[in-house]
Amino acid sequence: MARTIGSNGARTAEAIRQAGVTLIYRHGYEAMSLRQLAAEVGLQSGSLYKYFDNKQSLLFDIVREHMADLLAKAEADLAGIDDPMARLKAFSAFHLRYHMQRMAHVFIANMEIRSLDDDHRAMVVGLRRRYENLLEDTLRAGAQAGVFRIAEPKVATYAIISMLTGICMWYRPGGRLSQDQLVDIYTGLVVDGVTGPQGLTAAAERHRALA
Amino acid sequence: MARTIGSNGARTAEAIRQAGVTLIYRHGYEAMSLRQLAAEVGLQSGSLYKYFDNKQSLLFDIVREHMADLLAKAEADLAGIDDPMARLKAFSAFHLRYHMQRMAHVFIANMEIRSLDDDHRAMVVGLRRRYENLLEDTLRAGAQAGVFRIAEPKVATYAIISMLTGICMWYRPGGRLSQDQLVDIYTGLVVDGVTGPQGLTAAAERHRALA
DNA sequence: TCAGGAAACAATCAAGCGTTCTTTTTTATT
DNA sequence: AATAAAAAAGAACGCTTGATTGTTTCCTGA
Repeated sequence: MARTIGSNGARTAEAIRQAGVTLIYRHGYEAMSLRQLAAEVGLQSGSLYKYFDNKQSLLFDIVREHMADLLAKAEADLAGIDDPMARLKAFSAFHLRYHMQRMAHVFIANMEIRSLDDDHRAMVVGLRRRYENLLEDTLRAGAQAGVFRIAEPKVATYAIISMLTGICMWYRPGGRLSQDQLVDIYTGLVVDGVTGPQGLTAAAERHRALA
Repeated sequence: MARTIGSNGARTAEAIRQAGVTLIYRHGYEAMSLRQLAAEVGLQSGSLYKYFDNKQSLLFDIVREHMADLLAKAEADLAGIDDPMARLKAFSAFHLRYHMQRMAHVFIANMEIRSLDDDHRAMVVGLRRRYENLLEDTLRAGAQAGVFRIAEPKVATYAIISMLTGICMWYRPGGRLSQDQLVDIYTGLVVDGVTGPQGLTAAAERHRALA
């Protein structure tokens, strides 16, 4: 046999992509063999090369597409929100929801960066930097307005993102807490962490009074 | 040639362990070949089997020893500290310092858990759970005393540990900020996050008044 | 001093890897 | 109905991998 009945290029390409995400998530990129991937899709390993140039480019496609999607959706979600506190909450909520819904993609993008060769890695890191800047800029703006008290916006950015991203280390759908509840809890931790023990500072009170 | 001059079993074993940590940190467990490891130590690949049963047990040894060390040192550090706030700060400081000093070990223990087979993984996860409980118990005690305002101690535990552990994703020795400064910044975020916007609650005030 | 154990080499194995190439079958176009 | 293009099979490739074995050399303690 050769071409199987009902076969379709676009459908197969999507199946390969999905199976790739699942297998890399479960076993890691290095540990996933192309024969394993092919079997998952119902193909011979050689046939995969109609859909990507090599194993590396499959990983890159998956990671880059995910990062681009994450960045685009975040920018769309924050568009039009100017108030730093509102932006912070929106970012936190978006990040959490996205990570709960696409755990496998997120996990791969975070874990397998080192498996990318230099050029590809640089591209992905660039996208990640742009994403982080969405938060960092918000933190700086809030600090300047006196709404946040943050000694080191860069450090706070890394800290917050690490905390939020950590949710996909343990979250499982159907658990005791709903996604909404988790968003509330995490966002509360974030907001309290950046507003400090006294809540709004004097500068923020002034800023408020003017508004 | 066979046995090289000045060779010593204990020294070689330690060299293998160290090289293993370095290579797994850099390339990942699956991507590290035993020939690569042997070359790093100055051995033939076959000689490695005098020091471990197989590749898997090398990884397990590294991870388990790290987790046991982390847990023991943390327990020692917190021993004698009863006040929840003091314990929280001590835990945070310990965790950060440990992670800044042994980034490679930490990274491996977090990333390569999935490369362990089921029994080994279960053992490591058990140790991790015990470590997490150090923090969770502290959070619960503090919440009960009214010093912390925490809706979900379990979630807060995961969130805090993720945030703190995240430091080894970007920290590099010799950077702009010293370890002490970073400990201050991160611990501040943690403390503010668990005390809430109003600082101490009414219950905490009562608790304080009694002391 | 000289045996016995420790340490390492050297060669080898089967299995699996990513990849390429050719062939066959199905689908779409005219 | 004829033909071209698309989709996949299947065989083969050179290599590397983790693992094993037998042998040689060195070290050390009685």
